[in-house]
Amino acid sequence: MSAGGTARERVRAELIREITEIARRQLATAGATGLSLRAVAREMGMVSSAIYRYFPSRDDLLTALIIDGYNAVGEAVERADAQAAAGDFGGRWLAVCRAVREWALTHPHEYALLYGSPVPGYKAPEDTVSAAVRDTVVLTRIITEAHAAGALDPAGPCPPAPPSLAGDMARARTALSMDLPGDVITRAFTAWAGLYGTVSFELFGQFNNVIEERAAYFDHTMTLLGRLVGLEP
Amino acid sequence: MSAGGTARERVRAELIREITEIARRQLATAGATGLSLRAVAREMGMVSSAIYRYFPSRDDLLTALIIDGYNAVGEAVERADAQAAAGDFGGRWLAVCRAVREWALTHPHEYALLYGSPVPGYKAPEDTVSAAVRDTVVLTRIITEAHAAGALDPAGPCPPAPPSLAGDMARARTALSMDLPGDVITRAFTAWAGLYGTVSFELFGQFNNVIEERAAYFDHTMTLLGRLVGLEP
DNA sequence: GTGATGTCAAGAGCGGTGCTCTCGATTCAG
DNA sequence: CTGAATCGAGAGCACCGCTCTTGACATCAC
Repeated sequence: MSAGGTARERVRAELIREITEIARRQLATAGATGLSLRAVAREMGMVSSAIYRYFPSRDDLLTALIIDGYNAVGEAVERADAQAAAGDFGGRWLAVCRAVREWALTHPHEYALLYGSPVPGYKAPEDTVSAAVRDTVVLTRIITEAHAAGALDPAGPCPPAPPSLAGDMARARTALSMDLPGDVITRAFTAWAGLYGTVSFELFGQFNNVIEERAAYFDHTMTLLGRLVGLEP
Repeated sequence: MSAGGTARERVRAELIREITEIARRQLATAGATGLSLRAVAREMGMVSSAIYRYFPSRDDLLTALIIDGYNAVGEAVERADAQAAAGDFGGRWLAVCRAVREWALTHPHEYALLYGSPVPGYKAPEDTVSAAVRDTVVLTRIITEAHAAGALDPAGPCPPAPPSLAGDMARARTALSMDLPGDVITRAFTAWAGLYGTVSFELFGQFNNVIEERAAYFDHTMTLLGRLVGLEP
């Protein structure tokens, strides 16, 4: 779609791309709160009101950044999974976890925009959800394939999921098209929350003065969580 | 310290208390970003510049709110632990987890202030750390007592912590005065991050359209994480 | 080619923010 | 009782998101 449309449409698309790029850079220095349309306009040599021709409001610009962010982390996760040996399910899990952490460390403010405190007054439109699940799709695919290959060996006896969760499990099964027993799904969710909880703790400062060997600790924790699901390291 | 000092000092202390209370209320409606000194002053029938007599900057007011928040969640955790049967370590763990979730659900914006995205441009002073560890002190005490009582039975064989983490483990051992093997400490950290990761996911919207039975799911996940450490349900 | 149409940058303006400074009034300590 | 410290009030600075209007420009149909 590079040379599509009239000249006006092309320059418009290019300007939108440039605006989001500058906004992303400002996100990295001032945070989501400090994102300022006026500042973006100033950096582009534009007058502030002109920005509103391209993004009707600050929230629309935020939405564009959020969708871009989800797609970026989703792409990183997909790439990491594709590069690992298909049969090494534990290795794929760890590779995906590392990809999430890596992306978060290199794009801390974008990560905070996606997984941190919700931006006050901002309501995420429906457009964001389809991009938001790209990483979980990869995660569930790994576990589903491991389960199908009989390589899933949960450590020790664990309490079964309560029956009240059956509805949620069924919905997740169809939404992510995974053929897994409920107990495995809840463990996968636990590992999923543990992954992002660990990344958030590291990024948001909870590990300060506590854990210094961040990479080694992360690998170890993710291995523990993988074992919880039944993935061999 | 209620009737201490001169009349001026007493009215000053009362005003500071009132400012933080109003600020906390505004935090609950507008978020940390929307916290406005002018709005606080307006609600107090004061002129905006007068606030600066009591809090030299917006960051100082934020610091006060953060310290209050850490103390509030710490108190809730301590109370929950004290009310559980001392010998039921799994029950104490679950009670503490529930207390954290409960407090987070009733004070979502304060929780976001503590465990969400860092406020841009805000640098937490050293005063906050002593209040910030009250919950982890309780968590480690439960696990330490369970370990001392021989009630810790980690499920299945897990990979040992890599030697590079020995330094971090030693520092944590002395800082939190817990007498635990390194493997147990790393598992406790994993459960700790899993606890807050789950609460953050629920509060920050990642569970929307995914998990509806929040309380049941939370209990189950926390039980799984407790089992990971070796706590029986 | 020319006129209608749509798009654009620019500017002024509104109400809001954190923060600083000054100026009287009040209150406290010596 | 007096000098010093503290206080509320107000004006002001630079910034913010956002709206509205105006005039210039490119595009397209006829």
